Amino acid sequence: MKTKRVPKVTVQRMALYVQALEGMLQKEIKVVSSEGLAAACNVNSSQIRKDLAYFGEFGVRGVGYYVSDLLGAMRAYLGIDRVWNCALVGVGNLGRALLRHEQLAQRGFRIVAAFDCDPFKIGEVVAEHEIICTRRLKEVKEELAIEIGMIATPPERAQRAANHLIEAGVKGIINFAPAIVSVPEGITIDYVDFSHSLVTLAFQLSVPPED
Amino acid sequence: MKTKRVPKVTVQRMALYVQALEGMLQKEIKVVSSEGLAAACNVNSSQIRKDLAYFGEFGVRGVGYYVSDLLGAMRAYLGIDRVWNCALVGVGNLGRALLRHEQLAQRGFRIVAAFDCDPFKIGEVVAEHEIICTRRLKEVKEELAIEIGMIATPPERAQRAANHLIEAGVKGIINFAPAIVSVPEGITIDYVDFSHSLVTLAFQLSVPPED
DNA sequence: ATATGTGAAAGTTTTCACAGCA
DNA sequence: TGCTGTGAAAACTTTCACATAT
Repeated sequence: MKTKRVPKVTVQRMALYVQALEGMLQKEIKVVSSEGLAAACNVNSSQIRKDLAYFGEFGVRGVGYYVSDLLGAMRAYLGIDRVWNCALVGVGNLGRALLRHEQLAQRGFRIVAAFDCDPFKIGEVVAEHEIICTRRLKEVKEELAIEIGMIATPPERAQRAANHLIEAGVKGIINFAPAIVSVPEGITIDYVDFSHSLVTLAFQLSVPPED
Repeated sequence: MKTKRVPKVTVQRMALYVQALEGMLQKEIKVVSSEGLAAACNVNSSQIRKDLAYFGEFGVRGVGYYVSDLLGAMRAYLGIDRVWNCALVGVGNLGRALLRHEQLAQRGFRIVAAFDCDPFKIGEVVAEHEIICTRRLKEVKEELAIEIGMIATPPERAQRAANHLIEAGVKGIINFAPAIVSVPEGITIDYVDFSHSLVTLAFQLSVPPED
């Protein structure tokens, strides 16, 4: 096993592999080759072998990978073999969808508190969560052992939401708001921006298909 | 101007630049240097210059870029200087959030029809859209000149939704469902998967910070 | 004087090809 | 035999450094 920095692209693909392996586990497929997993993920098979090599040796030569073992090992290495308590900041349309999103909770990302700064929303109950004033973030963060913050505010309030989270001691943030947010060293922020993905798509559709 | 294939990472960053430039336009900043834009996007300045070079020469040496001109040029090159008619397939929690998402419409991605295969939902009106039976996709696609499909179904129905869209003649799809979907040559599909982003985040938080 | 545009260098990621092992 | 794990090659992306233009 190597101890080299794992590239971000590798981690992203790993999430894909986990998804594919979960499907195989459900279909009771016991063993899969790198070729088979590659086909399921639309990826090159040596890519998969290289990616896995960052974490260890999981395969059996001449055979392939035992689906269940590989899945377990990957979950452990990725840090998703446990529950992560998350705080949602911003309970608008998207925030409500996130609160009701079964998939997230199933995969161990549990939203345990929902915050908003709109006094008309505070106290309202959405999907069994009472909306809490953003000022109480720090206090609630300690009480519920929150580790991840999800920002789903309008863009102009995203930076403030991030500041609140960071001040409360949250180290990892995922930002759904279409805004660029600055964070100090040591804080990780990842972006999920729908319109960025749509721009990429629009561009691909606009460019004449090369032949 | 070069005529070389534009890398996907470049297009993704372009969406970021557009966002930053929009902010500058609003603040009435007239001119910006690659350095200035770089700072706003947390990117290297020569990266920006290289990215822009794929599309043309927009700057003035010794001065910088005229914000409004650059924004206009970028929008045109990216194909987002117009309206794209989109179809939503799957009106669950996420689908409803997308229908109500102002940002998307503002940026020219207009959801003009919402489909679902649940007979209890068909006919219901969400955000001024009457939910239509998925079987009518082809017919409605022609009528409303739909070019982009958005899949927001449960994962097990994502492939079927994609098939419907492709059969109707849609060439570009954005998939919000946590499922891998196969599409034939010539169809573009992009993924937006929250849990993938959360996995990346969980991994970064799990790995001891290197020093 | 200042900041772009771009070749060339450095760094990273992907793919190939095959040695090594069940 | 069949498939993994991995060095080496190819492809691609980022950064540097400076000639070039205003």
